[in-house]
Amino acid sequence: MLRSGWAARFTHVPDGRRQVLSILVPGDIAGAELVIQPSIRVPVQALTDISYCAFDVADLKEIGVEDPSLVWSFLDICTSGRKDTEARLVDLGRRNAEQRLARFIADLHRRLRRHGIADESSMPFPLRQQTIADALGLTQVHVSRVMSSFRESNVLKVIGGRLFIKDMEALLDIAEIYRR
Amino acid sequence: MLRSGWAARFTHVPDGRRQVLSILVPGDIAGAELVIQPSIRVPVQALTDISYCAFDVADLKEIGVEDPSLVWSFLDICTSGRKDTEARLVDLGRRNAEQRLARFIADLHRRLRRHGIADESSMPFPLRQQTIADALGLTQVHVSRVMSSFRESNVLKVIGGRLFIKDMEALLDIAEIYRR
DNA sequence: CGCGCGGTTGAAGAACCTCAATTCGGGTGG
DNA sequence: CCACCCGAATTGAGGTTCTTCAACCGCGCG
Repeated sequence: MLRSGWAARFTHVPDGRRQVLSILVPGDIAGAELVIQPSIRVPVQALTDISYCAFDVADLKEIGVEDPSLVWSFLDICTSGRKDTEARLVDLGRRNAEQRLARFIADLHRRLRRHGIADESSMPFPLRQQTIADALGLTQVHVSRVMSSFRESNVLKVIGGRLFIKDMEALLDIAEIYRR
Repeated sequence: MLRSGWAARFTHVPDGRRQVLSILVPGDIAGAELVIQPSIRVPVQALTDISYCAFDVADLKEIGVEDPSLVWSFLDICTSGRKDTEARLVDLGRRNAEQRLARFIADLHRRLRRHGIADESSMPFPLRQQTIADALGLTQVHVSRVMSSFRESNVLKVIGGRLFIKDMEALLDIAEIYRR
């Protein structure tokens, strides 16, 4: 479990490009599948300096015997992880670059706020454009262009490793995220 | 759990288009998340006549108390489901239409063979091109074109609701699936 | 026979990519 | 303190992939 810093789970395709499966921020769990299968399926790369805490799978299984509710918690984590992945699948399948980027940023902001790492309209942002591109199924060049368009239309800007949302309304609008 | 026939799990996007999250064939489980959350998150649509068997979640939880290994089985199902979803994410993010379609068909063939529904080089194929398009993040028109190109290059053909793989080597090659 | 659904085909355009040159910014050594 | 350097971001031009729109075909069914 990541305690501080950012990381990315990713896979390679034969031509050498990467697909980032998920960005990990503090509180997120890497390699939950280790609870079931003893092999690491997906490489995890630290994107900043990080600190984390590791668990011994054997211990967890033992605790699971004493307290079955823990296992149900695992199930919960796992299903919500799948839910996130499926949401990303919809993004890659049916949304254009602008929407993908807006949703990506809105999602990160929501998750960071939940942990008190972001404030209402800004957050730390250590991601390279290449990493974002690998997450959204785009090229770094195109991410740059969309970022520029967001900057020019005063939706958001990135300065010195920090992202400022200047027009949350517009961002959520592009992202097609509707609050009630 | 689907016993016979085909189904699809999908979501809508605001503009009315769909994204198919997964195709279900006999042996697959729809709505595994119900074990955790009482609400249905993802609609499931039958694509053919189907038969299935339903489970009572309350019963399952009860059994889970008596036999904790059942809960671990759920975890297994859930992680492998996520693994599949992430594989599709890589397809949509980093592969072109030809590769996506080849991998889609190769995957279906593998799963159907596992259940004895397909033979070595052919399988039932009740899917509309629109459904395939919704699964692969393409348009029906483009699926038609890629299918035609496969037909013309003698990789596969579809006749009367059945798909025939005429050149498995070529199919797996396009799909970048390497057996050893 | 006609109707409707699914698939095919063509032409034109949009979205995104590739290649390549240039700029920016932060860190390092003189 | 400044000049340089390197990785990352920006910008431009041109190309490819996929989409959109629309017409047409084929086939099963009432």
